[in-house]
Amino acid sequence: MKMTRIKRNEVIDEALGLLDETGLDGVSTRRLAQRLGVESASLYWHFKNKSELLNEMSAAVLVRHHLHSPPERVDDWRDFILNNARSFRNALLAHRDGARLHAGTRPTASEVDRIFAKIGYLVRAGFTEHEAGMALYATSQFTIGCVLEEQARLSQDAEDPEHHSKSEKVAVKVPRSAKAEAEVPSATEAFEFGLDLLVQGLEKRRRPR
Amino acid sequence: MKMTRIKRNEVIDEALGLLDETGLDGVSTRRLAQRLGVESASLYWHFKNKSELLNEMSAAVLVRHHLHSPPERVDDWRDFILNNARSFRNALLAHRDGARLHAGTRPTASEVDRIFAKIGYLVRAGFTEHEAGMALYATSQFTIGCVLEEQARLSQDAEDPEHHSKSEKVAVKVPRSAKAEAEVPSATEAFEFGLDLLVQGLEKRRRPR
DNA sequence: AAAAGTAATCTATCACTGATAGACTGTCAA
DNA sequence: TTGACAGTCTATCAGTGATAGATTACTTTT
Repeated sequence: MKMTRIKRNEVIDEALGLLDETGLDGVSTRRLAQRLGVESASLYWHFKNKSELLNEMSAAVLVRHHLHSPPERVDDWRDFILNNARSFRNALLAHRDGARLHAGTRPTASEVDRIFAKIGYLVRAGFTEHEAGMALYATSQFTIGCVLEEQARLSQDAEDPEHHSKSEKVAVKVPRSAKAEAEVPSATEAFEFGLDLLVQGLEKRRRPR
Repeated sequence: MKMTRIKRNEVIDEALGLLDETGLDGVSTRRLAQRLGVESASLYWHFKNKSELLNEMSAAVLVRHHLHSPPERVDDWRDFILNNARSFRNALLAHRDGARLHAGTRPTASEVDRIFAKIGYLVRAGFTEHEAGMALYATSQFTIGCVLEEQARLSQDAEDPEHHSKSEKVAVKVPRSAKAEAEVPSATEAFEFGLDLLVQGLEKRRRPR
């Protein structure tokens, strides 16, 4: 009898695959185990509980899609903020329910290190440490909020493929004016709009040295 | 034999009480039914499923804590944005896991109406319809992101009362400078900071009529 | 007052979840 | 050959959302 043996990494990869196919609520230890050719109890040798697995999935996503580092030139701080947030957003969008997966997760040690590096850069660019930390925090929370909403809409539309005219939350907030019927804002557009507001606000705070 | 009879409103109230005591994950149909002196199956006569109950809970919270309406004076648009976001935040904070409860919920019809009223006000204050909708969307998503994070920290600290020096996500992002040890930003401060950025950004966009 | 109808609860059960204890199976080192 | 141990298995637990169908209690009609 050949028992299939699994490695931590394989489990995480397979779990992300399952996530894409079934959504976060479909990621059960049993289904995951079945995909790996193993019994669900075996997973608990590798992970102390399910939440540890989810944490590692989330960390893996960030490490693969959000490796953004500060540039050299200090004048590029606006682009840095923008691209950092976009990269983060893309990471959350890389997998189904990525935002929900990420939310309520603690930053790993290496993530914290990367954050400190970014704070250092922004300080060099003319912000106080306080402002730098707050700026990163604000853009992060805004991004998570946006993607959470975007993916929630996707999930609900998937399981309820009817009311496509009603209740498209972003769209419904902007009533179609007589002429601009086509001007229904996409999630990306909404994200970029808010991001722009944040950067504009930061601009005013900055005291170039 | 006297069967206890329940009304929709009572169920929602009791569910919010249970939410505060046990957190969102503790809100099960069985526990809720027990509190009401009823069997869990009875809940399904009043609500088609659990998610309908959660939706109504969320709507009830908003209707009780977030009745914010636009002011008359058009010059007060900054205060309106600020206070609207603060009111929304307080609503989410009014119950344990309030942000998680709200996230992934569709706006009710009357909520949509209120949003339109707010858009109208901002248009009078000098924004395009597009800008007004986007501004409300951005502040909302930012607020949800903030409170989600804040309450996640609260929950985790509650069940894991140890590492109070390590991993306080907000605090850890701002390294204590030699002198200002006391300057650990609160969740409220971080929220107000981001909110200020958004309003500053809006200021630049506005074209007063 | 009796009967019929309907609103709301109950009992019983289903398929599924995360998790744990303890028996088993391999693999590698002494 | 014999241990040791890493890793999987079987079996089971308590808890979950949900549904079908019997039962109760109240309201309306006869």
